[in-house]
Amino acid sequence: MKLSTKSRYALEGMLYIAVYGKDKLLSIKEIAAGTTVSPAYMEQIFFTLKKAGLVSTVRGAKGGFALGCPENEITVGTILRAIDGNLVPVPCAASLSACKSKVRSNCVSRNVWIRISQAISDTADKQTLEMLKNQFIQEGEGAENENIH
Amino acid sequence: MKLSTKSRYALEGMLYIAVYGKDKLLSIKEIAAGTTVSPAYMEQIFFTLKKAGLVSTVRGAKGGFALGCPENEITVGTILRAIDGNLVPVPCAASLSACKSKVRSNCVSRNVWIRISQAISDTADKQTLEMLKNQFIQEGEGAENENIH
DNA sequence: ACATTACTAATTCGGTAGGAATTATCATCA
DNA sequence: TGATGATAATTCCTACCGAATTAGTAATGT
Repeated sequence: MKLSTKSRYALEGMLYIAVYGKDKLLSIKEIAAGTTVSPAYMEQIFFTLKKAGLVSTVRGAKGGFALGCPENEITVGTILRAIDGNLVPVPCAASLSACKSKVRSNCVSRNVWIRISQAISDTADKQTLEMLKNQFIQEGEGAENENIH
Repeated sequence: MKLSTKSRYALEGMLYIAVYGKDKLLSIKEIAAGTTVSPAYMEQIFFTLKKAGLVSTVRGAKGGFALGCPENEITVGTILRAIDGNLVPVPCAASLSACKSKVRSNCVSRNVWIRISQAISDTADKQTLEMLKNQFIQEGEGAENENIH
């Protein structure tokens, strides 16, 4: 079971904007610096997020990124799906047409994957950026350069 | 989000044994034929399952495989973990030591991954081979060479 | 400054191949 | 008959390979 780093970075970037980008645009450089991802890579990620409408951009000097929707409407699920396409760990669970199997017992297995997919989606969709932001604030800011868990 | 084919084949193989291997040993050849996976590949997978104690084996001519535990004690989760190591889609969620981040906001993200991992594990551990076998039987056997969903 | 494309190095995945160890079975022969 | 040995069937275990994907950089356009 594996989730791409892109997805992870995307969430971190979005969270960064939610926390620090309330009243100003944030440049890729800032966002990247705040998340220890290389600017070039983060830019690539944000381009995808932009296409999905999850962030809005302003071009040119003093330009930058802001959230594209209210933060209580952006869930972890939408972010992950924007990057990875879907949250389904097994193609055959995504759609009937992806399941070419001629072995009947596979349909039982398929139900297993569907249940798991459902659990993933449910959990991911239940968490909004707003919630995460609040968790972040609540846990106290500062302590930037330490490894806290 | 991606799950390896090995995991999927492992589940299918195990289900096959649960259904058809009640009172006899099944050879890799049979299992592979029943699941449309190449014998060589399936053998590799079952070698791993064997090491994990999920199947028991008899070597030599007339040898073969059987379940290594009662089918109501084998869950989808144990099978997947036996093959893929763990069910955690993000390394940092697996253990504290895997999380090297110095950025505090990552700890909030980390909680997201932990919740998702938990959801996956819960769903996977809730389903036993016995349950799947019953689903298989209940849905009616036969109709082997058709694509049913 | 953002937008977009191209490139690449490394890793992982999916799968194959092959040989060694182990056992059942059956033919052979004293 | 009963021991013996060949052989066929089967698991065990490692090594390997090609293709795809990933993670990330670079360069270029607007």
